[in-house]
Amino acid sequence: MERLPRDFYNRDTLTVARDLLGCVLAREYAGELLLGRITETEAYIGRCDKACHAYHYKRTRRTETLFARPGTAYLYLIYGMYTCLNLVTEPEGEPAAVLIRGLEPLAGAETMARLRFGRDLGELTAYQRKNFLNGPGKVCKAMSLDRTLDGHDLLTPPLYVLPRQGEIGAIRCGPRIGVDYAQEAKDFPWRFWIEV
DNA sequence: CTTCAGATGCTCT
DNA sequence: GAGCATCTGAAGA
Repeated sequence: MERLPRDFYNRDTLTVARDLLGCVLAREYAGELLLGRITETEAYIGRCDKACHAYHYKRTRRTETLFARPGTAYLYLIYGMYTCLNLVTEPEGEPAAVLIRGLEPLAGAETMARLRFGRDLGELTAYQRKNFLNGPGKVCKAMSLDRTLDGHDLLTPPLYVLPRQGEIGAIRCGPRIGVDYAQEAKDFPWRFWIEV
């Protein structure tokens, strides 16, 4: 299956955030292919968005990756112990990205359970199963994604995205999570999700 | 189901 | 030094 091309990412960030729903995040880990269908995203747009790390084109060592060409992975550490994965959008020099907030496991669930809980899939509680990949930190833990992949080109292994296959349900949208500090931007309906 | 506290370290001022 | 695009386990309803 072909990977998403760079032009997919080189578009308006809200469009990319919606179009990524139902696409498949692919991670090659220890010789195994881990796959997850994208079910929840958020858009961050530096040009106009106080919640974006690169608001008003603010350049720091961390935000440098947001200015990279579209189709670049932006990973950063949050709260001292979790990693968040973003996919850089829009033309190079426009700092913007889509945060991957949730996946539905498609392949490699056993390995992902090991990575996330240190236990086999069959040993998980019902609660752990139900909340397996529904959060940005959980996605990165389960796919062994950390800042060593910051700046990675998403058109190459070991991390890339495959096109949507088949239909998806209705796309919902609402305010983003955890950005209450961002004044007027905290209410932007820039979180998108589909029902699993 | 809900709330709540605590863990933890990097980044920027 | 302050704050952060989070998660977990425990406890209560």
